[in-house]
Amino acid sequence: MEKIQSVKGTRDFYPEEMAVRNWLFDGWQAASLRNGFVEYDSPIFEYLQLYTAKSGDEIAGQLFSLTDRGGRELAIRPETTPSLARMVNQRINSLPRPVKWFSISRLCRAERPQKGRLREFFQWNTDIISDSAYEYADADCIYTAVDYLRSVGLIKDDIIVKISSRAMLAELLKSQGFVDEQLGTVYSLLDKQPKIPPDKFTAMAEEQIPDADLRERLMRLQSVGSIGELIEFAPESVQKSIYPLETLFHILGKMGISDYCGFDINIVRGLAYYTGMVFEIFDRRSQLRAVCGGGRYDNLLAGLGGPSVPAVGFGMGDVVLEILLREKNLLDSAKNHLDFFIVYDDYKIFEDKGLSLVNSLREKGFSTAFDYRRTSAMARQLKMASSQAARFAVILGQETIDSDEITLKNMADGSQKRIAIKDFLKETDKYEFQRRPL
RNA sequence: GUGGGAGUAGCUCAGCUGGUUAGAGCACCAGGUUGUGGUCCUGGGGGUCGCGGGUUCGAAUCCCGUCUCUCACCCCA
Repeated sequence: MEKIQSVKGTRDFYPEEMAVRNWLFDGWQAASLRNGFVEYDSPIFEYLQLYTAKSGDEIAGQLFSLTDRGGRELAIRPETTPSLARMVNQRINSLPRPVKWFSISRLCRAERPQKGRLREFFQWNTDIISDSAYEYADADCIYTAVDYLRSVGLIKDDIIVKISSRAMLAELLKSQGFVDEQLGTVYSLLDKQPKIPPDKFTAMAEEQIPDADLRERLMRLQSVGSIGELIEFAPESVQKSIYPLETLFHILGKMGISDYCGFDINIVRGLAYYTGMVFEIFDRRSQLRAVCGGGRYDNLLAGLGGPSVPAVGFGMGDVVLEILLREKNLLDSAKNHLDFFIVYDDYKIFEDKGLSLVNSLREKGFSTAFDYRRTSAMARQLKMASSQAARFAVILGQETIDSDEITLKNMADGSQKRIAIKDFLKETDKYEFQRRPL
């Protein structure tokens, strides 16, 4: 029998990797909740049409689809937003606004895997559906993403939120003489520019925009590096569409995260459904893909047969994020730990006093383990405690057990003390690493 | 879909101008240690050298095919 390996672009989560994944998810969930989002989930497969309706038939080649026994064309979800739109549409008249929902979902895309990009991955999605396109919602959305990244130790020197606006960009380009049919071409040029060398970009621009004068205007646009410069640069007709962006930056400043944010005209994002503000978050130094991307899509619900309702949201994948956090050595706390390891030199004493202690600690929610072999040397047992990353060893020895005392050893610094079992159990109520209260 | 790189122990890799029984470090198991872990020392288990074919007295090593992984391009929700 041939050995069967895991499928291309998928990952096995051994306990070590699972600890990292759970730690990421915990952080995502905590950030969502403290920013006022509530959690939802959708099925792992949907009708294929849910994805082709908005993105066209080409999308079908990039996702895993199947036909069920009833002849239904289905697809494993490659993203969450269409499902969200479907769910919200179904209850649009009974949901209190704003709808602030988040989800952590497992997604699959039939792509060629490469660095930061797999065929199965997880994505944290948050979406806000409000009554009108308030800049407060845009800001709250960006703030939530930054809030999470900040909470895991990424500082303003590590990451940058690059912000722009589709609506503003369209107005700006038109004011420079571009016509509607050219916008798509220019979007893709702007998107590519930071990723390719200047001479290659020039060649590409010459090919796609034959008019030298237009090309010159596009080059000048790209020198606009801040919202202030943009206001100065843009003609009167565009000012009105800059105003929401200007307001957004003002709000982000008041929320205390302007150090993380900057205007960037090269941010357009690929997906067609964005209508207003768009943003992406990058590591300032590395060549990694965007850690997070999102924006405003005011007609997404309408595209699926619902009402026209303004919405803003973002997605953050686990793959690039993990690479980034690993580069910055910020995954130290994402490890499996044991709270207590009980060590004994005589199994009779362990059975007499130790097993009930195990029960007491576990009842309190502490992870607790011990050696099954009965006759192991204490050195061995402490070795086990170390390899299981126990915070404390509880030593039950003949020297102390007659007076109902144990020796509590802090495995991190080696310090230890004698303490009565009764007092030890009382003391554990104060331990802050107690993670699963009953 | 296009192009580059790589497949040898669980992991990272050495060995490759063909030549004893295929190696190291890490990890794992055990001993050194009958009240104290992480270090150190000793020993052990673990490999059809991705798979198939060819050349040869002899192939991990050379040739052909094939599969897989990986990186980049395309695309990127």
